[in-house]
Amino acid sequence: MYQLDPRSRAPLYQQLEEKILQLILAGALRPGEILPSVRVMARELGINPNTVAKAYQDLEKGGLIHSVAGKGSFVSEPDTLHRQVEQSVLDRLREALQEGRRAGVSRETACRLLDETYEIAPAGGAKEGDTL
Amino acid sequence: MYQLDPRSRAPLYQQLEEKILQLILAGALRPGEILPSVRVMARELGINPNTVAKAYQDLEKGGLIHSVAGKGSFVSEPDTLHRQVEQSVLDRLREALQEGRRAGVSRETACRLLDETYEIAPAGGAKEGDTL
DNA sequence: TAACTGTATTAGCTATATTAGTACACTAAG
DNA sequence: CTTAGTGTACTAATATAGCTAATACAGTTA
Repeated sequence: MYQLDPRSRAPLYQQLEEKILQLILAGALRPGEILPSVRVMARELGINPNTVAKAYQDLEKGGLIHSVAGKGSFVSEPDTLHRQVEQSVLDRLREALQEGRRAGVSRETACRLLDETYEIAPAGGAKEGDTL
Repeated sequence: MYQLDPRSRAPLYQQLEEKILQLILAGALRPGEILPSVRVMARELGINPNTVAKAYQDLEKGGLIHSVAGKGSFVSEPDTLHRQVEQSVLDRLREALQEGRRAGVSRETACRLLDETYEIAPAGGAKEGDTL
């Protein structure tokens, strides 16, 4: 189920993060489900448990999973997932808007940009109700 | 006029970039004005000419100055400055908007964010006509 | 106690970033 | 054309940061 690409430029822990993220998005890993322990996962991948732990810690910072010492690592609930993702995206958007305003971008220009974003491709890939 | 901080964590070329940027923003370096040559600047700072060259090249990528082999490096005209800055900011804003849309941020939410940015502090620091 | 969980600390290796040495190419003036 | 200035490209040495692993520690469950 889990396998990494040794000849990839990306570091191992990053590849693993991407793998798990995709599994969560695809629904193969369901909210509340427990992940393989860092040692089991490490043995399966042929890498060091610490490398797996780093991937888990990064995912935890992103709010996609949460870990408890002695128990294991679990996929977060959908509410938490969605809130986390939207929150981080909103923060970045707010920051970009404020920086633009400081740099002299007029409100009209910003509005036009927003219109372009939401009109040029009205029925894009992600829908409103999507978990992510 | 130019002096770097040896005990700073930031690399020399970055410190120099910041220094020159500040001088341009403050008006101490005027558009069209020629900068010290990489060798003169390097001697004044006690560093290698290539390090100065790297700083100049970075500033050129940002559109703040332009260099010509055999002639020298010159501060860009205000129009170019403003266009460059606004362009980079707009790129970031567009990217943030598109990412937000992909993540499920509704048009209404984005509009509300825009309103907050331009209404909560209507008479902020930077004005429309500012060079930067 | 025993066998599992995640975490912290440390060290070695690798890759990247930073700086410098040197040679090249272009411009202007004599 | 020569000369003295300019920025640039290439290479190498060094410093810094990133990645992975080895090991020890701490919490949980039966």
